Amino acid sequence: MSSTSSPNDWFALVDVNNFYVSCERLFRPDLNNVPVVVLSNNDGCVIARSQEAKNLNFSMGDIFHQVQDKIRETGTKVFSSNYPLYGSLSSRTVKVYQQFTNRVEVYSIDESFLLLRGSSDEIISLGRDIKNRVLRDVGLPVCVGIARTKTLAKIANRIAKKHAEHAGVFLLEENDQEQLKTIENEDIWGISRRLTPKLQELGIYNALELSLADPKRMRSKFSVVMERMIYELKGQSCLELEEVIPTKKGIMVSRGFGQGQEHYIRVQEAVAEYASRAAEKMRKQNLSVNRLTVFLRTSPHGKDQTYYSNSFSINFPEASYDTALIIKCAFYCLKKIFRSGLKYQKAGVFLDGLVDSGSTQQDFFFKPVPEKSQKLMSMLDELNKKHGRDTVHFASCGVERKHKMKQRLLSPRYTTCWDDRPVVF
DNA sequence: TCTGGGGTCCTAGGACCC
DNA sequence: TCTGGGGTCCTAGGACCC
Repeated sequence: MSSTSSPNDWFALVDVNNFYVSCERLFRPDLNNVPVVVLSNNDGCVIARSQEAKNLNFSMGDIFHQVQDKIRETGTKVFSSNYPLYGSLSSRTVKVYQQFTNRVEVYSIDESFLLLRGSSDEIISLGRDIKNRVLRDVGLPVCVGIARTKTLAKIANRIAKKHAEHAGVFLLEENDQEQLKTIENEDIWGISRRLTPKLQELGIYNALELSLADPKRMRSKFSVVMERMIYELKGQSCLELEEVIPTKKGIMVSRGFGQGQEHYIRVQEAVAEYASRAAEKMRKQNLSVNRLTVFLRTSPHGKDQTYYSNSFSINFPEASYDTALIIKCAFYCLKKIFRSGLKYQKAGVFLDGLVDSGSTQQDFFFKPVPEKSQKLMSMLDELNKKHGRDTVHFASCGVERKHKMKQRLLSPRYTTCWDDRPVVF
């Protein structure tokens, strides 16, 4: 059950404070001490906030156009999200963690679990070293939470971040009842708003009370996930460090349209683009697809029309990685679910049943992937890699791209594009 | 002007088999 | 014709994560 069997083994959760905002500030020191927010992909809502913006009561998910007045009045700076920048800074932080331990799990773009070994005093000091080194070498502020299990390390990180007296590094002992009592249900990793009231019905209001619940009984009431969570809160590790990135089980590309789209041809262009992006992502991992789903929906918030949402899937007779075929199948699915007279707000393509391209199972009528198609796909990927995404694309993806996302407030790609690199005078 | 874009795991239930 | 237990596989949907 336990991957931290040694009493000297600890999980550390390191995460970057206000990650997207900190990335924007890195190249714009004038934004320090100024409220800053970063918007979602479509400039739809707020997804990251600086401390100053939090103090002004900007919330996650605030609708951009609804808070625009407040943004103006308070002098808050706004950015569209800039994933190439965040991705490149994220890998720099991971390189720093790897200087301290080779047991690193990259959990998300701004969080990593590290497995560290030592006495609690040594580990706290190591945590401080990590924090200082990331600040020095990458320029980003992090907090470090340390404990016996991943779930407790998450809580420790929260405490480190919330209480300034810990200076960003906190080690949580599993029997620290005083601290566990301060953590409400919905702030426990794995429990969100929907489970919270169900726990309250059982008289459980915080992490301490949950840690004292009977795991087996809770498993029958909820699921094995809840059982594991309780063991983790008790200090018995059930969730191991996942160092090897598992191969993807599905690849999704979906996006809201900048504006509602009524015309079939516009939606079709979007679907072609998503299908070809998905195929590209898939080839990068040397995978082939067996099943494809297209989904489509109108705005769930539209007042002038009823909500429509539908999807259609098809199975391939044999696994493929050919963009042309994948687009063709996506169009077939789209035709099945497209209803005219509606204003669509979002569509997506999902590739499923992924298998290694080297070992695809071939059926009785197996025809090897034509060499021509293989060559074409490699050339396509190579050109787009070398000269930038979309240098070459299928005509069906369209030229005007009316469905394109809004990204009006994008910062430069400081770290991934030569033309955008910062200039020092 | 009008609410992100990805993912994972688990469970229940149906279909089918012996 | 009916009954039953037990097993597997698949899919849809829920809940959660960032």
